[in-house]
Amino acid sequence: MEPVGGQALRDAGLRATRQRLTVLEALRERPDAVTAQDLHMELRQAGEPIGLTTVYRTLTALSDSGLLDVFTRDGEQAFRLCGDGHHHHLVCETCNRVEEITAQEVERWVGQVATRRGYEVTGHRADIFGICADCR
Amino acid sequence: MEPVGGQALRDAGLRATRQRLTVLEALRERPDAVTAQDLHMELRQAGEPIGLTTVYRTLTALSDSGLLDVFTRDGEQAFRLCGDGHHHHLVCETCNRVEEITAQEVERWVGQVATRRGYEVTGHRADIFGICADCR
DNA sequence: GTTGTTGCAAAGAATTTGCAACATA
DNA sequence: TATGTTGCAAATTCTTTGCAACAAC
Repeated sequence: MEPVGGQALRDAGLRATRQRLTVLEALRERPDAVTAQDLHMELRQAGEPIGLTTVYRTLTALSDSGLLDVFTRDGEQAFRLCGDGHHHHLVCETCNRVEEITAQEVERWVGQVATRRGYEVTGHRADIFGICADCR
Repeated sequence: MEPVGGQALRDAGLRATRQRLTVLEALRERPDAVTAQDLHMELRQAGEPIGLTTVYRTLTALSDSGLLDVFTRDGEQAFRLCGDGHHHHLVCETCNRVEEITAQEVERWVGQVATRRGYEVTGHRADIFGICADCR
C-alpha cells in the first residue's frame, strides 16, 4: 500500500518525495492553520529530516494546486488542507482551528452588490473569527 | 482655520505633528489602499520631508485608533481611511480602489453560523474583489 | 539517464527598534 | 519645560533564490 498523499501529489504534477509526503501527512493530522516556520520546527523536533526551504516550497506548491487554504496571521502565512471548491471559514482565534463552511446567502450577496456597483467579480472572501467551544 | 485632520489626531490621543497631518491629508485624497512604502515614496517625491519609519508608525497608530482599514496585499499591508463602525469592502484589484459596504444579510449569517457551531464571535470579514467600472 | 527536488547559504524585502535630536502642548 | 515624536542606522523576521548534490520516475 502506498503512503497517504502520493496520488494527490501526482495529480498536482508533483513528484511524491519523502519530504512532500511528510508535509501532507502532517497537514492531514491537524485541524488548524500552520505557518511554514512552525511546521518546519515541529517536523524537525519529531525527527523528520526536512529543510525550511522545502517546507516553504511545498506549502506554496500545494496551495497553488488548490489543496491548501492560505491565511494571513500577524503578517505571516498560515496554511491548512482544504476541500474542493469555494468555501468560507470559521476560525478559532485561540487554537487556530479552521472549519469550512458554505453559504448560499453570501454568494448571492456578492453577486448582487457587485452588479449594483458595476464591478466584475473576480473573487471574494468571507471568514468568521471567534472562540470555539473547546477553547471557551 | 486649522489644518485638516488635527482634531482626529487629538481625539486619538496623538499630537498633531506636521508629518501626521501630511499622512492624513494624503489619505483623504485617495480612494485606494496604499502601503507604507508606496505612500512614503509618493510623499517624498511630492517634496514632503518625512521618514519611512514615521510613515509606518503613523499608519499603525491611525489603524489602531480605528481610523484606517488594513488590507494584506502580496504579503504587505495597505491602509485606507475608513468610516466609523463595522463595514465590508468592495475592492478593485486593478486600481486598488475600496468601496465600503454594509450588509445586514452578512451580519445575520455570521451570527447564525457561529451559534450553530458553538463559537463565540470575535469578528468577521467579508470582502469582495473585482474590477471596477472605470478599470474595465 | 533525465529531470525534478532538496537544502544550505546568501540575498531580498517588509517592518520594527535603539537612541539622540527635536517639536508640540 | 516636560513629554511625545522623528528619523537614521541597525536589527528582526518572513520569504525567496542560486546552485551543486541528490532522488524520483
